[in-house]
Amino acid sequence: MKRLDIGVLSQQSGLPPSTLRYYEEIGLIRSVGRHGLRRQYDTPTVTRLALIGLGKMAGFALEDIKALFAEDGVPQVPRAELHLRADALDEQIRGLSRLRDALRHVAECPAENHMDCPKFRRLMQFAARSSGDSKAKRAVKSPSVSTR
Amino acid sequence: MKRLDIGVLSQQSGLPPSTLRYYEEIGLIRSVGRHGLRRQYDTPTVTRLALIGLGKMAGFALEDIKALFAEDGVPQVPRAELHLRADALDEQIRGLSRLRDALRHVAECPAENHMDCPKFRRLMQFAARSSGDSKAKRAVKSPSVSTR
DNA sequence: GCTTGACCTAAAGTTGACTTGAAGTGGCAG
DNA sequence: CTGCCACTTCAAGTCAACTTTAGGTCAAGC
Repeated sequence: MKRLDIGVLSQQSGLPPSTLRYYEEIGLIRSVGRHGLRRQYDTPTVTRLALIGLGKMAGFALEDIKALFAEDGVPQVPRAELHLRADALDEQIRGLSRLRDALRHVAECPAENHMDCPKFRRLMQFAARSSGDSKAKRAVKSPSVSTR
Repeated sequence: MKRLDIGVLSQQSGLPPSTLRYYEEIGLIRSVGRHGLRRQYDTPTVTRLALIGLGKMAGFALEDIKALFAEDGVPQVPRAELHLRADALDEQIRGLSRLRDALRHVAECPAENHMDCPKFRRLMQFAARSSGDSKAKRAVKSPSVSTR
């Protein structure tokens, strides 16, 4: 089986080697050997990292992701909880859709103050409904658009 | 206009007072006065907090959110960037949808090892496509489902 | 055979987003 | 008028997720 050494994996995944080492340290990925000192990974690790990326996007902590996508394919997590997570994702997707609409609206709407615009107020009405719940934990990456 | 003191706002928003004070400190919300020592907020702040919650879900940093939903309705951020952000959100929503599908699938699929299941592999194929890009920054809250 | 450059380890540092602790204040119920 | 208790400030602490630093290693190309 083909092996990628850490530099190549870094290229393919877009993650710096330090992150890959970190992920390995916390048991999120595993190397299959060394070439000299260099860690080597197998090709499924690329997929695994993509998966981890998605999990992060969804706001899962790395620990949670570790549990969700266990070493082998066998899920460590009971069906019921997976469904809960999926439902939570649906919730989140709805929220994000509203936020997206709000953003688009703000970009277009000519009203002086957005709170004066009935359309915007309606968007925010819904927003308010949806996000008054769920306990906070930690934060994901920003959508790479950041101007800083 | 009706005023909520911090305890009430905390109740309504689901955020602890310490967080509200913190948000005020960094200029994300504003109090309209005091009742004795107690901070008082106006009712739109509830909406504002909902909005902030959505922004966080989307992976925006508090600083970014501050810029996006400026004090008054006037957007600090140029139209073009708002559209970029909205597009990024669309991207993210697509990713999350795939993750949700994958989760649901994992919860249902009877295959021993998920990588053996063609349906799952297809889902992951797409996943791999979508999340190999975009530079990471920071992490959001987890969907409140966390078992810890 | 020597240099080079990308890797290695271990430990410490950074950042964002809060939370906690200690010491104090003030409105209101009894 | 006296407590109580939820608030106050300010500083320090915590936590996740990395990144950086310092000092070392080694396969490959010249």
